[in-house]
Amino acid sequence: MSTNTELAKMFHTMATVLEIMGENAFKVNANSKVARALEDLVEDVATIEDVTTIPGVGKSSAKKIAQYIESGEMFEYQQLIASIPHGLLDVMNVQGLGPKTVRRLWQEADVTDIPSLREAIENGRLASLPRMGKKTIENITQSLDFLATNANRTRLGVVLPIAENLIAQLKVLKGVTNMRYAGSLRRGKETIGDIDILASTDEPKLLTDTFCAMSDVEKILAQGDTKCSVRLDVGLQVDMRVVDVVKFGAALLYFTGSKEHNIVLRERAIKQDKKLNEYGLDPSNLSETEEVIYADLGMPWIPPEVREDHGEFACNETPMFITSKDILCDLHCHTPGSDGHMSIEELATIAIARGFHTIAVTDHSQSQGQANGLKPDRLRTHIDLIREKNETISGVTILAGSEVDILPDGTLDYDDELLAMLDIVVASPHAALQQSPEDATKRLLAAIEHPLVHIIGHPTGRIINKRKGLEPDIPTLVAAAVECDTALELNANSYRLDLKDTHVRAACEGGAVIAINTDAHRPEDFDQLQYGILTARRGWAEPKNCINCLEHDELQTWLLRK
DNA sequence: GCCGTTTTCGGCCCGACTGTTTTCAGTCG
Repeated sequence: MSTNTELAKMFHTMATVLEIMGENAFKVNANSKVARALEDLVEDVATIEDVTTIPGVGKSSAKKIAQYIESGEMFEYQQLIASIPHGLLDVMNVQGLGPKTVRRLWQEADVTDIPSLREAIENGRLASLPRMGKKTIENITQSLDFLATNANRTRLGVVLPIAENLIAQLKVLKGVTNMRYAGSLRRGKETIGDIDILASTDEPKLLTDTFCAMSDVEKILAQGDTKCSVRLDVGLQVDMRVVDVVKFGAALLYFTGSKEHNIVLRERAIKQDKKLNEYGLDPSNLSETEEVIYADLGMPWIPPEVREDHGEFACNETPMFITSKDILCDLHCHTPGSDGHMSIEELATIAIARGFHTIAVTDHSQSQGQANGLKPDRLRTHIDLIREKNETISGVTILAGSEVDILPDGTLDYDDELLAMLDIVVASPHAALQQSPEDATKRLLAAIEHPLVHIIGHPTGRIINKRKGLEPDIPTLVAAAVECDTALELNANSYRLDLKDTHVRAACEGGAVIAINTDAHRPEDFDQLQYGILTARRGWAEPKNCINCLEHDELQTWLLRK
């Protein structure tokens, strides 16, 4: 785990402990804020001279960070975690239990962790506490059962289709005038906690009743006039809010978040003697669209993907981030030459249908035995086949490429003579993904600096919720990528999204170019492009930052420079 | 604990729903 991640976890933990101890809520929040800042920090925090330059990090936190970097320990952290049973941190994850209740459970019912909480429920100790009725205990029990089986946030690629399907079913109901998803889904985060749906309707009861009665609803968590929450059988929570159509914009803004973005917006409103909530911006009484609210606060409309209070408030105009329409080619695709399931003809047909001017065939190299990687002889034959198809198929340029393995020591899986025969070389790490950050940085640097490599494919090799992948020093890679004019891939597959959002931003700000590719093995994989686009937008990427936005001849020129 | 387009001290976002209560605290987003 990187120092940043370790420290972020510690600050999160300190915030939770302080909360349970009943500390000042602002102090709690300050610790959470530091944790968040560290999570999103791309540079190694140890390399930053003055950490108080990071927004949210003040003198006190800086001292703790410095102490940890120097000694590997943090006095205050150790003191805090020693002050409560460690298992209480898990109890805080039970839905419906907050700091006040957890403290009471601990001090009045000897609850110290999840097992002792279950035990206290079973032997009736919990029921003897004041304000612990039958219903509350039933809810805690169900939350415990849920927690035991569903710990992770769900991948964007799973949640988005579910949300679209729900909306398609509910939007056609009588009286519904408006319906959209909001929350972290609209912001395009790589994982989603729950689905937020916002609706306007003349028949609110019909909508909420239908929603709660849908066949994939497993449990109704709350059902009021304007708000209801359910849990789907797949384990996802869906919150629906019904709002007046003339207040839809204010509600959309509010429920899209992030919380941190909203807080800054409300603070701005207060400074201008205004008041912003989910019903509108007073006293101007603006609420119909997000745009008018931002405008009244003296700001341009901010795309949802960057509403994280990470610099978007400095924008003087709406940034023109990349969209799917800007993507003119896919430079990383597979065929049965290795482990793909589309012929070259099929690839070409799909590329033409999507309006691409170019598609690259980049099958795996020889080390990828399990993926039917091409031995040098087979690659030569494969290149001939691709060239032949490129001659006979019109309407799209088909590039002969390879996704060549970056071996653990940074060398490539084919010799230079063979690589030089290719139109495009995507070099990716596939094995030895647990090496040290130092080794990973060296390995990837070698590939970036290789004169025949155009793109570094999925640079960290992470699999969301499954595999951490490499932890190279991103600023170092970005600097080298700029120097060598090598593109860093944002692999659009929703399992990967690698580079991730903060890395994309570091790349773009550092002047490196990115490539957004689907790594398609099957026809439907091309639909994953949308997740890559959302992630790129979260990384503030504009078309000028991305080689997939180059016109045909510009791309050829860029490729031939290597 | 952090921060400053009135502030280095005095603030720090705001409303809905639930459950257990006779008027509201706690949790969530």
